[in-house]
Amino acid sequence: MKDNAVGVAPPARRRRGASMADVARVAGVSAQTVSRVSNGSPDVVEETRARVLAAMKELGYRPNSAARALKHGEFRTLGVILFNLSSTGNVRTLEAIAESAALEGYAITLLPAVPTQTGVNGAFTRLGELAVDGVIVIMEVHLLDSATLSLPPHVQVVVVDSDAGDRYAVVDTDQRGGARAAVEHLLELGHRTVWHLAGPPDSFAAQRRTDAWLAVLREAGRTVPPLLFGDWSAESGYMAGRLVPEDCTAVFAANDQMALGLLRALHERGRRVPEDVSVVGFDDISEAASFIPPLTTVHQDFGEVGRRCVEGVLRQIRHQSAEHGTALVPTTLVRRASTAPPRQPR
Amino acid sequence: MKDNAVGVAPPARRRRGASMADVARVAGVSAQTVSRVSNGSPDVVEETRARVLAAMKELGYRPNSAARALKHGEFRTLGVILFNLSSTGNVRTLEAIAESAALEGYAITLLPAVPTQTGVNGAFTRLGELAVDGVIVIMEVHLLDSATLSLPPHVQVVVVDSDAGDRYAVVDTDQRGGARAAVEHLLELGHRTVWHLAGPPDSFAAQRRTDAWLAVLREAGRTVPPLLFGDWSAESGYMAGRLVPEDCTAVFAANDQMALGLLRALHERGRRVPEDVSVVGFDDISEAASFIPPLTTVHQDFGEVGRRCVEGVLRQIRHQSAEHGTALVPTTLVRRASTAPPRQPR
DNA sequence: GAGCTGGATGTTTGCGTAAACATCACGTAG
DNA sequence: CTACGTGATGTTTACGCAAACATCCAGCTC
Repeated sequence: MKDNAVGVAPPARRRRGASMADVARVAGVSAQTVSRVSNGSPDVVEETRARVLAAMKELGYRPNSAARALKHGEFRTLGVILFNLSSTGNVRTLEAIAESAALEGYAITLLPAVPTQTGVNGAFTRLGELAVDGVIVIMEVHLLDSATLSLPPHVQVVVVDSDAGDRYAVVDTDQRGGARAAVEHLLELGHRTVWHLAGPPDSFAAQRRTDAWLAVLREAGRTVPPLLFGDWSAESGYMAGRLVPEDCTAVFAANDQMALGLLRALHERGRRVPEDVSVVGFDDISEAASFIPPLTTVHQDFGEVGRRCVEGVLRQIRHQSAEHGTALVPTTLVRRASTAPPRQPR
Repeated sequence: MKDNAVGVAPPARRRRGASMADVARVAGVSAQTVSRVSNGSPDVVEETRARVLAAMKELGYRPNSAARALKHGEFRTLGVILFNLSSTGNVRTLEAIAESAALEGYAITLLPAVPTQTGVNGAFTRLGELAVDGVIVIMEVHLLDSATLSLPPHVQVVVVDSDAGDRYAVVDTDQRGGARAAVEHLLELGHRTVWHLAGPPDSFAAQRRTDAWLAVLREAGRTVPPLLFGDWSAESGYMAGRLVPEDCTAVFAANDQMALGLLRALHERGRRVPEDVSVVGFDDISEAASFIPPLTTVHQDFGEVGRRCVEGVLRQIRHQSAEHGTALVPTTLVRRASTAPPRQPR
């Protein structure tokens, strides 16, 4: 891309492409007829249609969606606000959102925000000027609340990963159910108690997982070991793994990345998984089956989350009315080789 | 999201939001003055401005970007066509693209395509109707070529992961350089030769990495072991890892996921890394440092790739001229614990 | 006080499209 | 032979915004 090449490059053509009027002129018909052909109206005689299509091709006509949007009053576009694409969950969800949206004829506009006050404000400011009919927010809603700019009116919203079901339509993975399944699985194997490597305290998902872990231990009347915290990263899981005491036989990590780090720390310390320590993760990232050993983990159906988000916003857009309530997407426990009964269930 | 709730939800208001005319009426000024306030023109007296702003707030006015785009003839939006978000590279690149674009005041529209003839065609059809000023294509260009619909005129393009530098502006990681560094590193450690776990043959990036591996071996006059193929997934790396013969002391995997699977296969076979076998990956995904053992790998600067893409399309948009040529983003070898000299360098 | 200057505001216009309505040619029934 | 219906096409209009141009008025100068 060294400077602009001279070769084939067309010499600064007319800034705007051909319009209906241009096509109409070439085809010798009215602009309206071009519009009809463009929209597949049946009321055009075959010969005329052919002439118009030829003219379109000749001029490289491309319908101007701005004009169309202006006329229709809708953009057929959804905005997605998120902090980053570094978590598998966000990415998988986004992927599913894009897919379902495409199926419905909607495009997706990305609105990356940095997780600071100004960052979120910035995203909302841009959003205000954006051509979207609805918004899907993939982040904890308290950040949304603390934004000084509120969501623009006439824009419908669905939120992922939040407890704001009383104010917004929320779609979320069944965090509690997944975490319960993980901890109960470990208890059923015979472990006296289960340690927990939690995610960052400001994450709603992390909180829910921790809550459920605590609830299961209490219900079973087990001692509750101290909490370990990570920041979702494998590195933080590794650090935590070095703190786990020798008498710990089971750990529930709040996500698979941290579980990976944990596995490495245990490996380095000579503690075998699952013989000495059982480990359960959360997410079921695609690599989890190739960890050493293959990780038992809670599978999240991100595809379903994405689909429900799109479904939700579109319904709101069509009805022109906000909804609320939380839709939970169920999880399943995937049993692999990182869990086993404790060696001496003393 | 159980049915539409009745509570706070506003009762099906007017479909479209307030327009400039509405604001103008409420504020008792002309529409043009509203426009001036909206665009921060200095030629508005303080008192008038305040009145207009108040009216805007009262009506929840939001500028209609379709109208603005129609007037300006540009959308300030870039389209990104990609197959999936399952590869780290694509995701990281997309993230960087979104960020740089936002910095320049451009929004990003996602165009997921499925990697089939019809899928690609579908994406291009949608693209044709899309409100974008330029497009970044993240996929091998031969798929782009085989699409029966070509790219719409007046839309500028930058391509990632391709050798079509003679026809498009291409931005890519220095695949050859990275692969060379990996293989040379292994030879320098004293390995007699290096096996290669390649990516799918239809991937341009995979081809380049394989080419470089082959070139280095030939230049050094080493025997060239048979190629192993994977599909980028950890699982495929695991399968390949079971085929590696006992006398193999070094493997260069075409990406980190496959390296992960390879590590597991070697572990299960009782072959220690790096004592018995050295492994090098490619990508430097964030988890690579937490593999068992931490993976030596080729670091790709996806952020830079994304930034250059945006820079490239914007330059083309501004000059209204297509460019070509390939911009290579350098790589660095990250040495971790998965490589060491062979035990008996016989 | 006539003429001028310049800042603040208003009016006109057109971007490309498509709905609503108008027209036109042709065939057919009365 | 005329009136009317029908299907194909054309004309008008408005969507919301902002550039270009027009106007108006206060404060000057001479």
